[in-house]
Amino acid sequence: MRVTHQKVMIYKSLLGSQDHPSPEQIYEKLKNAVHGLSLDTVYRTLSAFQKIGLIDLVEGYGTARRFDPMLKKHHHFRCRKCGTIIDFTSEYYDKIAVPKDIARNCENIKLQVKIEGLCKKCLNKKITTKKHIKNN
Amino acid sequence: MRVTHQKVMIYKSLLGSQDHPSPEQIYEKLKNAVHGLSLDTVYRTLSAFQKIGLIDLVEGYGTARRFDPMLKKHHHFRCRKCGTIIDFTSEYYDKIAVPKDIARNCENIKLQVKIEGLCKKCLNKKITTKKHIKNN
DNA sequence: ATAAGTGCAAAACATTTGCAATATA
DNA sequence: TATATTGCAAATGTTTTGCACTTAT
Repeated sequence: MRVTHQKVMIYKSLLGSQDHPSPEQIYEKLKNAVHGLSLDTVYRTLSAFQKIGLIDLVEGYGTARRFDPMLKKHHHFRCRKCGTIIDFTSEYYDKIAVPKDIARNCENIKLQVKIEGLCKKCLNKKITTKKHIKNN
Repeated sequence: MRVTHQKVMIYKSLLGSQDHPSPEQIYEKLKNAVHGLSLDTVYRTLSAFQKIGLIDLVEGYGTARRFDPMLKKHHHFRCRKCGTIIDFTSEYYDKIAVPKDIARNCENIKLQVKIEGLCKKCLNKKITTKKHIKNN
């Protein structure tokens, strides 16, 4: 990956912000400082940073919203590759306490554990691919 | 809230699905069964269901994606009202184990605790509003 | 020099809104 | 009957893409 002026500025802006900015917010912050910066460069750069693990995507993994009719306390496993979200229950996780300083300020608090990794399917696909490469 | 044919069908569709569907997916599943159903009704209905707590929004809380430059293990508090996401660290949370049956199938697993509630600001606003109503 | 990266403009996709018609309570 | 809800169409917002140009390596 080449080190361009745009990439440096975008990364610096990210490091200096505590608010988990959106592409648009980063663009607005930088457009005066980086002459001729375009919004799609911000998109492409963030996407590239995420791919190499320099930043994390926090919200809106896919393009669309997704809904869950399961109201019982439960937790989520999310596949990093295919995006599948699997509900699971866990008595152990249900007992995890909310930190006092957060609980003090809030009402109607919900705590959920989110695990991210590769699901069985995608893991198998990956292994298959490796084998395939070996055989060539 | 009135019980309409569309709402009943959308709710049934949600209950019958394990895949945390998007508005579009629900619309595609139902459009043949529910004559003349429109996508914006699905949007409005899901939004209404969420407002009364009948379903949960799992992904894409805001409209845009949001990124996090913090790569150290940390956890998230998210305000249900203003959408602010606050990072926090916790040695206690960092020790939470991944269930064996999930760990067995996956590599490069990440576990994060997500707490949802009202932040200080929004909680104060809420109290102010109540006072205001009282005074009228 | 050669590709990767950029800016622009347009396309594609996701979500919201105004309004007249419809159906629930 | 009164009004919340709907369908339609148009507006708004978000993300992706093709292409010619630029720039880091």
